[in-house]
Amino acid sequence: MKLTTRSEYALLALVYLARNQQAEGYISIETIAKAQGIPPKFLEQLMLALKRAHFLRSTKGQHGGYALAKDPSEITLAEVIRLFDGALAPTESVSENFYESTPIEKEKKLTRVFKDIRDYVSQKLEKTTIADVMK
Amino acid sequence: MKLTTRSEYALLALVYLARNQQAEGYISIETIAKAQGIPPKFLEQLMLALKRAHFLRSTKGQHGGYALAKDPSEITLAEVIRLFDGALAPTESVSENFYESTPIEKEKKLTRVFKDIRDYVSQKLEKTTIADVMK
DNA sequence: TTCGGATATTTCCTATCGGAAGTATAGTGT
DNA sequence: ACACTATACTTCCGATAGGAAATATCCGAA
Repeated sequence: MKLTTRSEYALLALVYLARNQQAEGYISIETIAKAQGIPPKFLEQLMLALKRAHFLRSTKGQHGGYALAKDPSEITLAEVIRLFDGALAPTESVSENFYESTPIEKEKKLTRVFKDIRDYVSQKLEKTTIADVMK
Repeated sequence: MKLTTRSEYALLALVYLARNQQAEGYISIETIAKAQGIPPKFLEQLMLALKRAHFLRSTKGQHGGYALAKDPSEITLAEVIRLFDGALAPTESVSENFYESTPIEKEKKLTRVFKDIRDYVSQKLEKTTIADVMK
């Protein structure tokens, strides 16, 4: 799992929205970008992807912007990272869902180590939600 | 369902890869872009998204490029369109998975029409695969 | 007042840039 | 013949440009 800045920015934006969600209020990219220090045009792409994946809803125009489409407790870190960075496993030969052969497979003990890591990482990311990190 | 050129380009690229798969090992963005008339730098973004979603695999460097990660018969049009354009339903109030209230709901007969459309579209896109359209 | 149009605002979409990182091949010196 | 280096190639990543589409607000005319 290689955490790109894409994922980091996306998580930051979601946390910001979770913290500042008011009833039916939308928050603009500009506001989030300024608050979290994210290049606004880059963030725009990430927000659109998050919207397509149904984590966010939006409206255009004045007073437009983005809001969470579900409760912060229903958005896991795993989902977000998978969306932007692909698989969670450190290498494909230990991936549960997307197995492919890689060199380390020749050493079973080595493979075991990375499987343990995969299990820990995925369990941790799967059970931690935006709600857990917003306070 | 608003079919953007993103989705169209992505489908074109997948069909091209399906047609030319065992011939060459990996096929470059440049080759696909030229063959299908797609702006190469734009296609690059789409290919990366398709890779992250595990429809493609890739290698870098000389003789590098992209190849299908699964059989063409296992890639439905629905999956690809959802990835790039979000929900399939023509409007959210008739969406099975992502319901949200919209104005037409007030007229039940109207709603019925769009639900019928949704059913037909999703059934059609869900059961048509890249393999079906590659010949 | 009330309607309609102009204006401002913000998402949404297509497209491109520049460079880092990884991979294969060619060339060079011993 | 072999090791090492340079080079060419291609994905991968962060970032930005420009304009269309949608929405809210403001202002002037009747």
